[in-house]
Amino acid sequence: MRVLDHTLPADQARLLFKVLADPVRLSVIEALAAGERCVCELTGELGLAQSKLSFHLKVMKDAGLLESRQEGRWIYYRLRAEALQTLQDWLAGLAARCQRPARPCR
Amino acid sequence: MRVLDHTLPADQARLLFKVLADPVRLSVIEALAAGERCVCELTGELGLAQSKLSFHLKVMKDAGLLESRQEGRWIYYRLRAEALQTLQDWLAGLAARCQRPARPCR
DNA sequence: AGGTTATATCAAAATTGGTTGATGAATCAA
DNA sequence: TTGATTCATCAACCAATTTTGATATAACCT
Repeated sequence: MRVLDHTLPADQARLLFKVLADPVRLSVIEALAAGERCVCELTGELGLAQSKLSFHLKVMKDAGLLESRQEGRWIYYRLRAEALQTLQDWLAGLAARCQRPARPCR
Repeated sequence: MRVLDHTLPADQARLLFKVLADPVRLSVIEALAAGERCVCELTGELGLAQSKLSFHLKVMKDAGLLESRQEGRWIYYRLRAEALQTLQDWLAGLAARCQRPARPCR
C-alpha cells in the first residue's frame, strides 16, 4: 500500500473541513440547510456585509460545498449534498479504523 | 426552540472541523486511527518536532477529538470515536433538507 | 439611454494560526 | 540527589486568512 493512496482523499476532505471551520461560513451553511437562498436573503437573515458574504460564498463554492444558479439578477446558492456525503464517508472510514487497543510504549 | 440550542453544537462542530483542517493534525489522526500512541512514538512515526506535535495535540484535545492518559512519564493519546460520531450526525442533519428550492426572491 | 439593484472583485489593513527554539515541570533510575 | 527522559508551554516570528471599503459588472426597469 502506498502512502499516496491515502493522501489524496484525505487532502480533499481537509479542504472541505477548512471551509466548515469558519463561523461565518457555518452560519451560511445552516441557513442553506433549510433550503436554497439568494444572496440578498442571506445578507438580510445573517446580517452580513455583502462583500463579506460574497467572499465566503466563493470560498465554499470553489471547495465544492455549494452550487449556484442565476435567475435574473439574483443568484441562488444551495448546499451540494454530495460534498456532505463525501465527508460523512470519510469520517465513517476513520471511525471504522479507530477501535484498537494500546501496545505498551518502550 | 431557542437559538442557543443550535449555536452551541454548531460551535462545537466548528472546532472539530478546524482541527480536521490541518495536514499535520490529519496525519496524527490517521496514526491514531491505528490505535493509541504515546507522544514519543508519534514524533518518530510522523517525523515531527516535539513542540510542534505537542501544540497540535493540545488543539485536538481541547476540541474534544482526543483524550489522553498518563503512564509513568509517557502520555498516550487516542481518538474519541464519539467526536467523530458527533460530526457525522451534524452533517447528516444538514443534508436532510438542503435540496429545497428557494421561493423566488421578490 | 440612464438610473437602480444584485452580486463580484480587489487592495490594504486587521486578525488568526502555525512554526521554531528555548525553557520548565514531572517522572524515573542510578 | 543528580542526571536523563518525556512532554508541555512560551514568546517571537512568519504565513495564511478574513475583513473592510471602494469600485466593477451585469441585469433590469422606465
